[in-house]
Amino acid sequence: MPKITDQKKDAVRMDILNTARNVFIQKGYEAATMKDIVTSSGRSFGGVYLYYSNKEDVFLDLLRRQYEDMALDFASEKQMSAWCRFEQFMGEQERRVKEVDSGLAPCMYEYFIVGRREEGRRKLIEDRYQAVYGSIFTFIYDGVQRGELHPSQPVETFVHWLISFMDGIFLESIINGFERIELVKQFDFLRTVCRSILKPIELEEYQ
Amino acid sequence: MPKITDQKKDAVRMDILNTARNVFIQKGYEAATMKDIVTSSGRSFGGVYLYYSNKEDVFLDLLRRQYEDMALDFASEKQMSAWCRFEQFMGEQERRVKEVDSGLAPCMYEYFIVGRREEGRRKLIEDRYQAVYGSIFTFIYDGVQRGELHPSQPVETFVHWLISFMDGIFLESIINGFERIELVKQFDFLRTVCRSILKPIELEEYQ
DNA sequence: TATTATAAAGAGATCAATCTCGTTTTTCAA
DNA sequence: TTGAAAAACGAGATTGATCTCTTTATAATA
Repeated sequence: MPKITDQKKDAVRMDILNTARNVFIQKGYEAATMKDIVTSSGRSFGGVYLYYSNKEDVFLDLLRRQYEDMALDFASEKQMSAWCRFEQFMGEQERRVKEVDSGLAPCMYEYFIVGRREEGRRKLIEDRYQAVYGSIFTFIYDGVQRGELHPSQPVETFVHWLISFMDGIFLESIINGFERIELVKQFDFLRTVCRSILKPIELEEYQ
Repeated sequence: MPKITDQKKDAVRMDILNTARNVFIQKGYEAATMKDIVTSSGRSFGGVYLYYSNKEDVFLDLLRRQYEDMALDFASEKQMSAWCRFEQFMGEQERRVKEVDSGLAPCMYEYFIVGRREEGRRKLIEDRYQAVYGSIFTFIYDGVQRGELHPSQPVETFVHWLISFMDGIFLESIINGFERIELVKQFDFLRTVCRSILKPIELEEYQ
């Protein structure tokens, strides 16, 4: 004779997560406390601890569910040209950076940097890097295979380099704000540089 | 009848700072405690609190004193060509990234990201950005003025962009380790890209 | 409607870190 | 040598966050 349906349980979980998300965004990962999460969710310690056993547990469930923050959905738009996809990707990143304060990315950086020595987090960091690297690499490599891109440098290195730049620009936007660092100009500049490296076919005549 | 000379006081300060530095490097800023600092310095709480009133106070004194970590000494070598100086700068950065684990940089990132909302830290972050931006800009701009560089893009944007990249590569090295991200190749790649943007005079003939 | 298993509540025990303050030690000048 | 002022000590008071555990409420079934 159990008393609550799995659906209901999931609804409670989602409700806790939704308010926890706001807590993390507003206070940051380190500054947020379980008490904040308990209070803002309108529940009790008992109620929340029934679902999550600590702050990290809540945060990891959040991350798992909205992995899209910083992860990349390359599934769609397979039919467009490699360079178009690349431009779309850059636009997407630019948009994400601008809205960085209203997402979990700043908390992720906190979580990864502060916990850089902890085994579990190292694993997560590594997995995330491989996933991001893999999806960007595949998508550019496809463009090369199809003869749409003629990169002047090894794609492997280019991808590592692009990730470094993206991480840097996220970090700078978080701590300095995107106006001070001239985000828009940096992105335009980066697009130009990338084009001159990847050499998309429709532009070769202009070289 | 005071009892201790200012020199002695400074020596004690330095002694505390030296051991505190190791504590921060080994444990990270957030994980380090005053107890760690007290213990590792072979002193008592009373003894340490006579000089510093909390962990942040110790850390800020450390930062102030070894600002060179991440700051840039452009004072020397004014006579060399702009491109040589740039290459030297890049080499210096590459070296710093490789040794990032044995310096305070990881703690700085912790301190800045976790405290991104605190007024005092915001100010520090801003000052640091302006200082770094200013010194890189000046040094490249000088090269342009002297006719040694012919940048194909606005220098302002280039500098913002370079800082983003450097911060990104520091961050990636801290959380992923520099082997995984192919640091050396990234730097070689970056040098090539920068050369094609800054167009140093001795290379124009090869274009 | 009564039963009962489970969910939720929330007071308080526990833990860990900070920092103070009364005591002891040191150092220098007389 | 001694005495007084400052330096250093370190036990313990304070704070704040975590998480448990007992109690209370709820909801499905019989």
